[in-house]
Amino acid sequence: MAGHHHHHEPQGTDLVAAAKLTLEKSGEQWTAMREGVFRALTGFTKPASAYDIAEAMSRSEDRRVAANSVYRILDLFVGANLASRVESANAYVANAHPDCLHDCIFLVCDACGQMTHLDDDRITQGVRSAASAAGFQAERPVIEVRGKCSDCA
Amino acid sequence: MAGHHHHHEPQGTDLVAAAKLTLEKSGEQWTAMREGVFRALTGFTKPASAYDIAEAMSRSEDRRVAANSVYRILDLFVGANLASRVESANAYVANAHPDCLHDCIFLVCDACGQMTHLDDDRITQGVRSAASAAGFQAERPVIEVRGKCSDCA
DNA sequence: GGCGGAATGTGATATTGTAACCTCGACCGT
DNA sequence: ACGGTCGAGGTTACAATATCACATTCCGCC
Repeated sequence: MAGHHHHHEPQGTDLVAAAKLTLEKSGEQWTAMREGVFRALTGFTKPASAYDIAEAMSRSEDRRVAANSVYRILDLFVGANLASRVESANAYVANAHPDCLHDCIFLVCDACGQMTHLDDDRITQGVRSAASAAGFQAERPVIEVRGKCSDCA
Repeated sequence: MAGHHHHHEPQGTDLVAAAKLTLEKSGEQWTAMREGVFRALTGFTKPASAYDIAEAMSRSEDRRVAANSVYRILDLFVGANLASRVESANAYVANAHPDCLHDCIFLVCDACGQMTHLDDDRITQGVRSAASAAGFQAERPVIEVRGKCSDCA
């Protein structure tokens, strides 16, 4: 099928290892704090805000973790493709395949907050090339759909 | 050309009149306050936050206008297709063709904040149908591209 | 040891967004 | 005219999200 490709998506520990590798390949350090943020992020079943993550870490590490520090690390993750920001939810999700760079389409349920993602390069390339045809240099496409998931429809 | 169509885009007073008509057709009132918000919104050359609008109105009407009230009206506008929210900028823009319902693609420049929009129904329909094929009931697609406009590239 | 840079901690503050409750005026029925 | 109701907007308070400036810690390196 045009525009599709397949990943075997690392889970749990594998995913952490993959993230570590990816981040180090980009010349950054994989610290305990960064791993903590990444684990916290993957621990959520829906997009998590920086404050959600700070709270989760504060609980699990039994010390105060400031949202502030979480933001720094999330920005780093987004830059390194380890995570994505879901603009319409002011929240973040871990990227399931950090080593594979492509745009995602996020489907966010207004009822339950659950999110799924689609990989459809035919569409995302269409967006990029439409932008480019308009003389715009696309850097970060934001393609999200708000609506109702199959469970909540 | 597939997926394209043309508008004559109302400007200035025409646009206000068109907005008034559209809102009234949807069963809502066109009040002085609402007109004020709409005019303020169209007065910006880039997406404006609710606070920007509140400030602009406070100045132009020489009285305090609370962001609060602006939000209420912006929500109404978005629901009535008079305006759109630009999620990646936490801001709003007036819709140039309130009477014509379709999804827009926003191109937002990270450097200067200027925004342009594309109408490409081929792409937006693609997004909707991809969501639908995934069992998701699309209600509000958010299709934006962050990057550099031709002036700033 | 001491220097320098990266990472994180800390507190303050800015910005964005909501909730609760009140007032006012338009409209309606009596 | 009187009272009732309702929508719009005002007002205050507050919650959630995001950024800034500066202090501290840790580590590699000279």
